[in-house]
Amino acid sequence: MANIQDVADAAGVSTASVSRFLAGQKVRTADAIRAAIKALDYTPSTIARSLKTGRHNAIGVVVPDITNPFFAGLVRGIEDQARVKGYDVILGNSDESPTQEEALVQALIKRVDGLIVAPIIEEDQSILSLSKTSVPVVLVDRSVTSTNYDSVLVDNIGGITLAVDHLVALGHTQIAFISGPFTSTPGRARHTGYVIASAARNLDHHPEFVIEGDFREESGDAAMRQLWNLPNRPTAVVVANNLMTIGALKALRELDVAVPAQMSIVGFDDLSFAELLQPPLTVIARGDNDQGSRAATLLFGRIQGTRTRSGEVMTLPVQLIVRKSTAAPLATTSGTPISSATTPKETTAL
Amino acid sequence: MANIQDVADAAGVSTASVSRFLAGQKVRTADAIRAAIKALDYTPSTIARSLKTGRHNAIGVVVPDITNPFFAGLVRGIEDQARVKGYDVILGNSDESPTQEEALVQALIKRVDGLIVAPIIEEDQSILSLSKTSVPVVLVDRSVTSTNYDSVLVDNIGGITLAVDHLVALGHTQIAFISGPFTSTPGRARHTGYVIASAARNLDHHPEFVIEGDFREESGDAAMRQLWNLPNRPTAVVVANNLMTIGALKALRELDVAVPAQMSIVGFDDLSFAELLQPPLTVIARGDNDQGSRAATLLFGRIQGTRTRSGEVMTLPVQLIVRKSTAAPLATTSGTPISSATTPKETTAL
DNA sequence: TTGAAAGCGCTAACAG
DNA sequence: CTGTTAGCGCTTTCAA
Repeated sequence: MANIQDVADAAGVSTASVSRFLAGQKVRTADAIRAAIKALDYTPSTIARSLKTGRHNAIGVVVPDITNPFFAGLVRGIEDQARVKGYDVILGNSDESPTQEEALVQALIKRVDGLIVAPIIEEDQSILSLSKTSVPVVLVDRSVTSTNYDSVLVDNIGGITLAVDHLVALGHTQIAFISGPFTSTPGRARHTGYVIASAARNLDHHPEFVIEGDFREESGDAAMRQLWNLPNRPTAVVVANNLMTIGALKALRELDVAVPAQMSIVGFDDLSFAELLQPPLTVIARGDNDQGSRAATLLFGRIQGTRTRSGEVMTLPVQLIVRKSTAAPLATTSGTPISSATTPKETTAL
Repeated sequence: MANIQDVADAAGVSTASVSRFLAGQKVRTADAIRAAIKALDYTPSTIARSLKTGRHNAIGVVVPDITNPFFAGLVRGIEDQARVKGYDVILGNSDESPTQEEALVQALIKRVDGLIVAPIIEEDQSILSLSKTSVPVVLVDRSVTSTNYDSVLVDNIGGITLAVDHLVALGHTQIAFISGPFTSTPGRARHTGYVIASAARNLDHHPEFVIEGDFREESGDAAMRQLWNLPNRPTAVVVANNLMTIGALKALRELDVAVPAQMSIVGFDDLSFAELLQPPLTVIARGDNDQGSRAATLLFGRIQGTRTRSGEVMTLPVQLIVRKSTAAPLATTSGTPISSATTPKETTAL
């Protein structure tokens, strides 16, 4: 591979001139340099450039799992912005593990100009320690217990409130909640939304109606089974993310329970195929791609020095999309006192 | 940030010793160096290291769209392998555009040790030109017209044959095919599979039964409508990828056609939620994650010099998963001659 | 085993 | 506008 010296020699100029030419500055010998570059098929070494300038032209993105459609959309939004700015994106999957996240962040921090991460837990040491470095960081979807970070979140509480209100309007009073980990922002915030909305609607408090999952499909499945096996089971459930919703739906199907007749369900995060599900899924939707591009915009603002102070937090709106997985509860299901329903026939016969 | 010189000074040794210590070689002053590193919180600059060694510890991955669940799974498989080997992965979305792919490849080639790409078209200039560089490349899912590349593909022809045979066994004779672009490997190969399998089963040849889509959801939707509007419409359709299948399903729903009663459908590529669709989708499945990790393994074999010759092509098996979107055709639908169906009433009245 | 020193390819003063 | 030159931080001969 030809280097800048070769080009300089071929063009009969100094390396400095070639460098200037490359930077778009005016040079008298532009034509000769251009010719030499073409003749030698020269492309500058990004590595050498980075070593000299300290810039990498790359950003890092750390998400729990690219396989989750939400994060795929998010990453796509980021990627598109990055390409426009001429930056590469280095992807890392933390797999919902703080340890793995820490390792990724430590590895990436040395080869990127900025980092976008969806931190697993709010007490995230690896993220918190990032404030000591000079690399700009923006948090997305999830936050940490510090106000110093730029972050783009969604209105979790408002979203869950929308879901609960919708269910209440339908006549439900027994509403369960399959939560994400309380240690994460969306886990905690959505649960808070459930608690607040339930209280606002004067729903009875059933501690057994909230089950803490881990945002993965299997935990949604398990939680749904647990809910269904309750002696006093709920008539509706709101699920804190897309993967757990799929798990819950699978459980419901295997359990042979009719949705929404026997159980209404609303999920968090829309899916491209939500309307094709059986039944079409009622969801709280947000723009994944949009959330990604906003995060990227925030990050590039800091990288390019347009914005010097961090700590800006954007909270994006969400929207309830009503489809067919929610309906009024069966008349018999809940209103009736438990005692009468469970009293043996013999007793009434006396 | 402390550099190697600082550490050397603090430990009272030369930079060479620190470098050797870092490389895991035996050094007398190991303890002092270790202490200095810890005291200064030193981490070596990957950039400087790269400039010196020519290695980047990163691989590039170029796929059409990370938002497609198949590619998300593929990338995940690659990522996991890469992390184990200590490599970062730089992601690029070509968006089914050869131009964009070319730009990505050109940009990545300079900062990675190897490249995994799913080329948009088989006559791919940007990929073909890669053979001149020294960077190892492995092709995945899609190939190019050259035998010199390592590639991991799937048994496209076998998969489509499985689908057609399944449909024929059910009693279908009017089977349509929504294809991907003929310029791409899976587009061409799956179409070939359709042609071969149809011929083997002595199915009538209906040129209007194959529609060339672009692998995206919208084109599946459009193709399905086109098929449905045919005067002599098919009773079953096989769709060449997951996104187009979703599109076709949406069209069918809007058209109010009952699946599988009025139209049987089998998709290529399984989806985590395929069984939750209405109806649960019959598909040709393959291991996306597995395909990714195999590609990664092939690539690292070349990067680390274990394998010196390229040109190895792996063809992974596929599997038919029968669910509920396929059934026997309605008795009336096809057997009847077209003439009788389309002949105006007036004519018969004469 | 160790240190001195060269140099990977580039950019950015600096001096002209 | 141009060339000379000094590094960016590291690895790796080469000699000791």
